[in-house]
Amino acid sequence: MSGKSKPTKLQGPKGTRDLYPTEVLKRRYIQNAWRDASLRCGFDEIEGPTFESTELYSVKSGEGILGELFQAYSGKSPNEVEQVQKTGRAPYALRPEFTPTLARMYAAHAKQLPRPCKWFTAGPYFRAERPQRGRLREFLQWNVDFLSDNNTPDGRAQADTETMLCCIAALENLGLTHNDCKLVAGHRGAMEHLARIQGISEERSQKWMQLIDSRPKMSREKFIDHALSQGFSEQDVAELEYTLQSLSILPPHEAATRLVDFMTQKMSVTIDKTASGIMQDIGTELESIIYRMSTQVPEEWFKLDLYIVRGLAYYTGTVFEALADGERAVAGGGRYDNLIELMGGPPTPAVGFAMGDVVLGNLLEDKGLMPEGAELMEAAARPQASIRPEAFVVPNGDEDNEPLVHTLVANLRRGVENEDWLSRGNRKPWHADRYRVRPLHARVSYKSTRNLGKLRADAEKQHAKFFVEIHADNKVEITDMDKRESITSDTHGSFHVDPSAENYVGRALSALC
RNA sequence: GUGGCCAUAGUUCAGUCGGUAGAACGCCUGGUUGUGAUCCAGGAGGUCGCGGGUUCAAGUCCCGUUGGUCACCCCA
Repeated sequence: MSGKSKPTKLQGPKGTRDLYPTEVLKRRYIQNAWRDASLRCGFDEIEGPTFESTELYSVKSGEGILGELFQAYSGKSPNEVEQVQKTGRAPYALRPEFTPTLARMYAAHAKQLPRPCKWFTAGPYFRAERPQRGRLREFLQWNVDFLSDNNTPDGRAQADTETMLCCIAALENLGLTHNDCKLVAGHRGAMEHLARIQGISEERSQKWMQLIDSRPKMSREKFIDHALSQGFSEQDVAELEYTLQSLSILPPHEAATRLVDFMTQKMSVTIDKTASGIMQDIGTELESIIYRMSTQVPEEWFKLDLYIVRGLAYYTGTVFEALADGERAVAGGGRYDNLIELMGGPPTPAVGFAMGDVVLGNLLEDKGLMPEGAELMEAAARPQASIRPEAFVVPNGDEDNEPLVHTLVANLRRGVENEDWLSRGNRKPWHADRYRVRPLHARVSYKSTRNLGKLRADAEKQHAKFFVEIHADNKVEITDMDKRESITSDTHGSFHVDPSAENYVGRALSALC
């Protein structure tokens, strides 16, 4: 420094944040909620590098992402520098999203990884966009992905449901209710078929999906203008509206069946039989999702809205968003059955979503759900969810028990809130007396077997602490996997699946763990 | 990438028609009071984001630039 010229004050780069002690705690509070939710839902934490080869993003992403990459190079070799100057493309890029890394990581070890593979990760991401409300150039994002090999309609539905429930679990952890925010799902696959029926070609489909995606943002007049400008006709829009409007007034499960009836009918006369077979599968899948959601979360949380298609090209099935008034989407995701293969991995159906800390933080502040002062310090240091699975729930014999497994697991993961806390006007999610039965890390087996020995082996492989069998009459038996002994009804009474029951199994488990 | 608004003390903001700087809170010092909470007195702290221009004179008007913010585009 030359003495004469005074040092200029350096500002942080555009779109970045400096986090002082209080903000760090607020962010930790959010991260903890994410981690807790994913752990309890049986997802394992992974981490990838924060920068990747630029190539990784060009494979799948196309212009959209490439224009907004922060690029990097080491500067160690002259030809590297030359290449950057020539092509304008550096060999590395700060990651703008996690999915390509996930695909890469999965592909590299696909053969030795357990199936299904349930992974989550939270960390910083970078996009060279113009910052605005809810969007910065560096932000924290939580990614949750469910990769499986079960490609039946019901298998997909189970993965979709679990993934969406994990998203809801985090929102609930943070004190958000279905009055603040909802999970709204559509189905890209169904909409693609609908487009085919309408005579919209596969080449124009991506444009059509982006158009549909934009519908909620504008008036009908503007929407039609927009459609015309994209090369679609007023007739196209009218057909779309006719189909979807008649469905939107129906309860979700009826809407799903009606949609399928409508499309298979159309297809049987117009196109081919395999298409109508696929449509049947989509119908089964949608019905299963709707049924599963209805048994695992209060129904107000979940809405079907086929206008939700999301802009990204690679979605193939269910797509969903967590939506709150006055904010951009809090979370978004969907099923991407072809992407892993596209990235050089084995064919792997998958579903996942991402949630950023910026919009979520805005929402929490607006709703008065961000703790401050002493409460913030305590809230940010709350005990974390158990990494080790606390309960491994299986049905015993009776087929009728199987739906109960999912309901019980959902309840164990959610915990039971105290009456006192619930009836208190100024209750906050971080208050110590929130739970009567704390949320637990609960897992299920994805094996198709009913053989108890094999299920027990599965539980052992996952290092579960307690093995939970559901018997007839909603009675539950618990086995301590470490001590290899049954917790008998003599010492603890017989346990029940009903959270309101005095001998609720979750209460026993939370005491034991 | 396009457009609107904004930038003055540590913070939140006033600042009229162009006449070289103000409040509140916070901070520091002293005093009162049964704590460190109240009240009183005093004090420190500003190249008005940065760079040009117009003018006798610019926080104020003009141009540029950087940053913030909001909307569009886009959404991983």
